[in-house]
Amino acid sequence: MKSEPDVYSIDTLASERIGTWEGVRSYQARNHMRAMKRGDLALFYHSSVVPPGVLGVMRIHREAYPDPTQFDPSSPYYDDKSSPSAPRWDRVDVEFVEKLPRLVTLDELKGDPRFADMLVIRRGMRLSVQPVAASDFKAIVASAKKKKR
DNA sequence: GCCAACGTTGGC
DNA sequence: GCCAACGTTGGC
Repeated sequence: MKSEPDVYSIDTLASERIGTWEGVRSYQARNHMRAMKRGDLALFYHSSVVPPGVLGVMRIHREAYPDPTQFDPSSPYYDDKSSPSAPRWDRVDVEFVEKLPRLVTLDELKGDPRFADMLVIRRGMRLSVQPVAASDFKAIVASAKKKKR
């Protein structure tokens, strides 16, 4: 799950402990959120920074429910085609698990053949919420916990 | 700031 | 329903 740290960062989530993942306005990303179950783990990816990459782990705390920002005309995430009777967009709540000891950069993922099939490599982080194979998830976290290569 | 990828929109 | 035009996004 990607976020621009200027908007919402792993440190903010660490201080809140429970955060909410709102503002997703892509059907594919929304559908991935709807597939999440409480207790599922997720990687926190920082985008639009140099370098981009993964630097945290969180757990789904509350499964998808309507994102209230879609009904708020003063919100940047307002959607005038949505309504409370027919909500279009969802959010999930997430619980902080850990900040990784170092950033695992996008470059590093691109350079490791084990990750060649990851969506983030194949399609980029344009898809802001995307599924990650358990084996990739574990390998990324393990890599962060080893000393820098 | 630029560009490529790609999702969305609207005219037909 | 098709598809060209357009807008948005993320990486560089």
